[in-house]
Amino acid sequence: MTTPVETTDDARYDFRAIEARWLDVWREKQPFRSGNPDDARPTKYVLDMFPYPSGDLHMGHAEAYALGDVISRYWVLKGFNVLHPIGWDSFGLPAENAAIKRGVDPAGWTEDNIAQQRSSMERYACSFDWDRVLMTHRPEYYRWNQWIFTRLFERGLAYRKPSQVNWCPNDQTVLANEQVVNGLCERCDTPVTKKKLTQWYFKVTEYADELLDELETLRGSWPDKVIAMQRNWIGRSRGADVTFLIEGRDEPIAIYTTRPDTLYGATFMVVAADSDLAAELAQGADAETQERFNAYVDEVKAASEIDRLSTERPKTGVFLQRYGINPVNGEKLPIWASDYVLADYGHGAIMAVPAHDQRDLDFARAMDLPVRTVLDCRDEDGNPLPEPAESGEATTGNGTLINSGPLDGLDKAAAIAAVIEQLGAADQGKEAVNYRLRDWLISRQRYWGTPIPIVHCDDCGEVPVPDDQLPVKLPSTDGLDLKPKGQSPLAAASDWVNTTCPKCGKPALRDTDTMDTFVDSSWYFLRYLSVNKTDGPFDLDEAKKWAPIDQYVGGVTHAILHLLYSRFFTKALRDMGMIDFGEPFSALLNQGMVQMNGSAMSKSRGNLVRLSEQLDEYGVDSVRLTMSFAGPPEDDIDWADVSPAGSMKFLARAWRLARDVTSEPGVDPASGDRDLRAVTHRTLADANELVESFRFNVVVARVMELVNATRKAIDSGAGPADPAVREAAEVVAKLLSLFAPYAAEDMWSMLGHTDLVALSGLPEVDEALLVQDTVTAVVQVMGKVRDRLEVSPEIGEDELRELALASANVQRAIGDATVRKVIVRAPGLVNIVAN
RNA sequence: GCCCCCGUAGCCCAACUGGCAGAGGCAGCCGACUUAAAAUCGGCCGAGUACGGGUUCGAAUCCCGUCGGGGGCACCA
Repeated sequence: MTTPVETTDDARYDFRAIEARWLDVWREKQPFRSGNPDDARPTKYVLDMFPYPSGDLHMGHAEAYALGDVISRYWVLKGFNVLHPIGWDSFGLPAENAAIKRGVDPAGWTEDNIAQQRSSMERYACSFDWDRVLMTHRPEYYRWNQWIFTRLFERGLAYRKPSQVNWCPNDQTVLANEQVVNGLCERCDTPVTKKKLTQWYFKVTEYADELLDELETLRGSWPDKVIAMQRNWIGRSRGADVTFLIEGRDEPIAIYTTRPDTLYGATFMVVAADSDLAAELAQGADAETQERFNAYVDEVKAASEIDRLSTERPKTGVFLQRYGINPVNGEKLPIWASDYVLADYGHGAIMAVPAHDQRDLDFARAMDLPVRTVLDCRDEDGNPLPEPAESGEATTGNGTLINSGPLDGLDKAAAIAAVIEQLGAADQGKEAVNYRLRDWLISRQRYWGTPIPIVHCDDCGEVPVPDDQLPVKLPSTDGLDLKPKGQSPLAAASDWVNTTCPKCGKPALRDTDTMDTFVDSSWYFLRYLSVNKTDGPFDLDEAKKWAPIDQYVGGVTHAILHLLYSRFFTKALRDMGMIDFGEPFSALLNQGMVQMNGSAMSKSRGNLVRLSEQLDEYGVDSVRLTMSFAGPPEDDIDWADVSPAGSMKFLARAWRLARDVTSEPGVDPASGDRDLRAVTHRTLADANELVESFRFNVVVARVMELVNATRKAIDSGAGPADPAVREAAEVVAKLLSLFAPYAAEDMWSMLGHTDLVALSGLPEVDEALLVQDTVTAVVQVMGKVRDRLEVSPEIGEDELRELALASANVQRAIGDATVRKVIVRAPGLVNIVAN
């Protein structure tokens, strides 16, 4: 293969030469530093979600950082001091797995990848402030994870409890509920099982109401979809706790229901098979029942999450030979154990109202239990719905209470109020709220994470490591077996584990678990404010100056976990008096994903588009421009549908404008070609609004129009010396600097400027140039266009009506018909109704 | 099963939120330049807005239904 001889014609757009030139200049000038205390510009905080350093940057990163950069560079261009930092979410399993597989040091592996990503980001022209870099695996960072953990512990927001946890048999570690997807481990797709362990939790539920209610303050600034997902995840429900006496048990048990109005329809009770309560009730039963119960529980535990989640799974359970007493009517209700009731929601026990709950009805039919209808439910036409016992369809809506003693005749809402009142008076129940949200399990039995700063002392219990002894650094991997084995690898580092109690000085043991890496990312946005601070996690004055984040940019994959945890941390830190706001991200933009031929790019499918190859072939600017131009930012991009080659052609075309301009910098554009000036200023005006509403693809299209108009002016209009041509070319360079920073700088310099276009500011829009001399008024007859009139934009309704009716074309269209009505929308439209 | 979003030229996408369906690009075609090609420049072609109803002077836009695509939740009592 031969390479054609490169002509040394420097009048051609050569992206390689341009990249080399400007990368050096930017390295030297560092134009996006935000930390100068004397900087008088107003501030903005624009944040891209930080990457995990699993290798070099890929197409997904390229899209995210291209879009984040448009926003950040826009505000810089508008004259703001923009804090646009980057860092690395550098704790986590891939480093550890690489260490296990290839025997490399996780720290070394991580730092190598970070160096590579950083270099790629610089090449990619990301407008980051390189003075503010953070990496979560560094002790200078995770020290403050430990510090915050300690503060949460002091406030009772970090606690340890034994419970059935999600267990990944492959990774040999626990998973948060959020990390279990369809019963599979989010990372390795292994079916998740349950295991009983004592683990650390953060008490997210303490903030459940606030996390839910304050979502409303984000409406309009966050995607509706994300708000809905968070709302769903928190899953607040309102109902009542009702206490049932249990035969042969001193303590009554409480159940939670959202339908206390159907209390008279309860025909049995169900307790979660894997709950302590079920075990205890079974113990009070005869030997045969106990045996059946134990067998059932074993069966339930053996079933994988996938089986459990199967919707069509028939109901199973065991009658415990025990009875509860319905508080409203004294009826004896048999108590069953089943896995369709969850141990960790509500009280792990329910009253079953089969007539009005589908799950209870399915169970009742499977076990041949009675069904009692207590609601008269009707369809839209007022006809009674079929009896649930016969139809198999529970009636779960509104209705009129029947068979319910004092509640008879009431509707659902009134009955709920009445029954809560009645229960309260008898001390048998009260209103209650429940959440789908569970506390956040943060313990991980892995090496590559933040050690939990707790010492276990026989005498003093759980003792936090004092602040002045932080960080608790990870021990060296030397001699440690990192392979997953159900216990943290740290447990084997005996020199490290064995310590003394900070309180009493006796021998004690360190906690050997490490924190979920979502802890790292729950507050990193605050650490950027003062990455080198050694006497606190972040500087409180800097937080006042910059936070909360004005614009957060990242993938929708983090719509629940990361955002929810960050919101929790922010509220907790606020309550510690460290910050004065409760929501970290004032606005959120979710970019889509990059696909290839309709499916996600993956190594296994072999349809991977390599970023480095795209950059080599088309250049950074073309790839970035393609990302912005492909469509709305939140839509997925199919790389097969877009054209980086087309982007390159356009950039060359734009670049040549600067080459062709012959006027000197600083000429007054006022004397220039008015038509071109009008296009320039219209583009400018639109660009502001379009960027701020994230319609980057439309901005690019507008710039293309401006380039076309300028080309035309140069070749067959005002000519290359016209001041309006310079003005247009300069605006092209400025606007293009958001999308194609290299080409834009090169244009700016060709246009005779010595400063950076990225910092050159945007000219004021000249409103006078936006007003048109005439506009086209469309005249419709019965909705069909019959004539077009050139009229003044200030034309009045009456005048326009007269003009329209006077038109010959219009009169012909009306013909013999009678004009019934004339709708005038000056200056653009007239519609004549005639028949 | 429940909830949410989306269907506009061959393709990616615009359309001032109810007012001329087309801004931009990709692909295609024609022409200019060239010995030829590439590059460049100029031009052309192209849907009546998934489908069916409704509201309105007027609907891609609002309402109802159907079909198709995408996403979220899924025994949470």
